[in-house]
Amino acid sequence: MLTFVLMRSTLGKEEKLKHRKLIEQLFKKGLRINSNGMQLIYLKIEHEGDFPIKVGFSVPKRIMKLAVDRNRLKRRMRETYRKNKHLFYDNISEQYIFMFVYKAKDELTYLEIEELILKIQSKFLKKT
RNA sequence: AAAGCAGGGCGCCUUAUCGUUUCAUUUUAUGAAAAGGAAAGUCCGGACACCAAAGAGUAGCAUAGCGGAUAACAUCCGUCCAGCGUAAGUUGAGGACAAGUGCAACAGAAAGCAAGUACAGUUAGGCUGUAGUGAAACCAGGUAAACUCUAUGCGGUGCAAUGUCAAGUAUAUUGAAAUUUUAGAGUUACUCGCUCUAUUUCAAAGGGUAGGCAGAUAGAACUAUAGAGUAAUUUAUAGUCUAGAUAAAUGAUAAGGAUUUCAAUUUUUUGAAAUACAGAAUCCGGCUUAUAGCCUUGCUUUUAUU
RNA sequence: CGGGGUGUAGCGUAGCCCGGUUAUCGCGCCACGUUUGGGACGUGGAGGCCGCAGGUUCGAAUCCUGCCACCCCGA
Repeated sequence: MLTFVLMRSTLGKEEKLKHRKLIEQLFKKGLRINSNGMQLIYLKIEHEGDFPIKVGFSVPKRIMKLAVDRNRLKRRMRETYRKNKHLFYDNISEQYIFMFVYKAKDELTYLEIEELILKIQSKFLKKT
């Protein structure tokens, strides 16, 4: 049953990174992978959850001033992750926490963001 | 028809697939609901909560024709006056300088303790009028978005308030000195009062979370009809349930349509581009600011026609 | 969510409380002098919508109101 849930492209509440403490730890100790326009911060840690990865998304206020633009970008990032998360899940065995940080200065389209995430995914696999 | 003035409304739509949050049923699927006119700025006014360290006075702040509406307001409505406009309209912190104090560049004899130019009228003294400078000139001068005075209102802090559950641990301990009934500390911008302690002062050492739930979504609510009132608004009846997230929920893809602009074609097609401002965070009433495009009501002026 | 502060020449500042002729000072810039040439020094000069828009006033950088940008503080 669990594998069935894992295979579906969902992104529920349990899969999101919510704990303030975990997030603080992530920013302090986490390792970083850069691609031009996006950064992935990740940390191997045992969190009490059913899913292998807890994930969060962030768009700094310095890049996008309006809340509408920030929300839109976060939604696009979440959507691309949702569709491609099986690529991560298929290749790891331990628990991780992720944070995707938006770094590009302009507003990217859905396809551009997807490209960036795929790039980061391949880099991530090489490192681990 | 053109130009203009004032007001109201809408804020791209439909379908399919994959997803997000809440609620309900039942059980892991199905159904229902899911951002705005400004959700924004946080500029006012409330609701609500806590604080006797919350009381009283002063200070401070705000408002300012008159009357009304309202839970309340700096909001709204009516009306008077003044400015602007041919007009429809629009703008106005619009009380008091006959309580006191201050200020007034340049120009001017003189800007407030006073002093006094030229000309004209009349018999002299004197009085009256005019001229010139300036924003303002013997007149109870001007100026209060100058101090101030008058009237009215305002206790403070804010949902990160507050309550509760779980975990953890402190209302303490040690040493030294001083005083016996007035002494110290704390509190608000200040004063009085108030609170704490029989002990007070000094020194040493030691301790901490920010998780869950409630608050938190049915309300000064919305819609319709009728009545009262010039109007803001209000009364009655009937109906409706209309976001509740917390690193923070509404998205992605595809197809079709709608509107506008531009180009081509020449009279209805084709192609391209655009569809604004912008995202709820305790909740309401306003104000201010941003806003593609469209719809609509009333009125004014000018010209033409009947 | 709440509170506070600052915007003046390319840069850093004074003036704002208490309104008044052409807005202050330093560094930098330009020209001339000095020097064989440069630096330093001396003399002269340019450069400002006083963050933006309204209002009060005869007159506003200054007073009042509304916006904009930046910075800081509080659980």
